[in-house]
Amino acid sequence: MSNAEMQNADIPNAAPTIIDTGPAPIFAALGDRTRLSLLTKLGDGRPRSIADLSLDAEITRQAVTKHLQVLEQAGLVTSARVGRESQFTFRRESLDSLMDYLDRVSRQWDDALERLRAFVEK
Amino acid sequence: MSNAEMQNADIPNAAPTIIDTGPAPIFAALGDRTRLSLLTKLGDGRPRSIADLSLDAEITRQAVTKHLQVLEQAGLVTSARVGRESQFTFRRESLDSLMDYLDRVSRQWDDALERLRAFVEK
DNA sequence: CATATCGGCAACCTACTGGTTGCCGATTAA
DNA sequence: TTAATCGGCAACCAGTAGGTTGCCGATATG
Repeated sequence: MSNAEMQNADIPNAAPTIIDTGPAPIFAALGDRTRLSLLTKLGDGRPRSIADLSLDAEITRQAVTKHLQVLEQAGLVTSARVGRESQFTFRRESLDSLMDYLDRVSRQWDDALERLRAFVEK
Repeated sequence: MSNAEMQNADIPNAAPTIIDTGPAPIFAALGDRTRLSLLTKLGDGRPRSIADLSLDAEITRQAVTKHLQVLEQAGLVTSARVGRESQFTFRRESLDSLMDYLDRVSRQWDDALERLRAFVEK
């Protein structure tokens, strides 16, 4: 018998590990140092223009713009045009849903391990 | 006076928004549906071989291997060679550090908003 | 032993990402 | 009105990411 078959023994799997892959884009948006650092600058809650955010960014304004678009599409920031500038604001709620997700995942993992333990001790 | 200058008024900024950009690679590793779904399969806590994980994966075993390497490098899974197969296991602790990070960020945001509010009411 | 399975290695392809430069219309400041 | 600033649009480029195929050594199975 192979190792794999041995592991597929009759361990109960009540709640069958359904984790939504939906949040991938949000994780992807956070998976870039430049974007994380942009979020950092927005972390004080005040809206910032693109030019402002580009000031000490060592990359071009256009690059910053692209990153902001990614962040906005992922729902991590919002933008509003005010006069000739576009002001970006951090969306706090987006983090909440992300934390919910991680909570769900780790809770599910705990449950699975608990079931596994119960099975072994039976 | 420009909008930007107007916003840069004397709002206190005590803890100056230092968010580490270090976790970017972990977010990046999570920022892919295929990898999230691999993690899902590992979510029951049992080690799985590459072949096993490739079974209903609709992509090649080699592709799965690459994804697993990404996940391992990000610290989300560990691997151990057992006989002729490589067994991968979900690392639960990695989620904890990620949740810590998100907690820090959102707490920092709350603090900043609190400071802002106090300033306005003064 | 012969055969099948597991998985590492390498080459290759395509598409996307992060970044650049150049231009130009709109808004604001002098 | 003239000049400066803000930022959108487009083209372009190099590098990486996701995926494939082919091969081959190592380990199990019969």
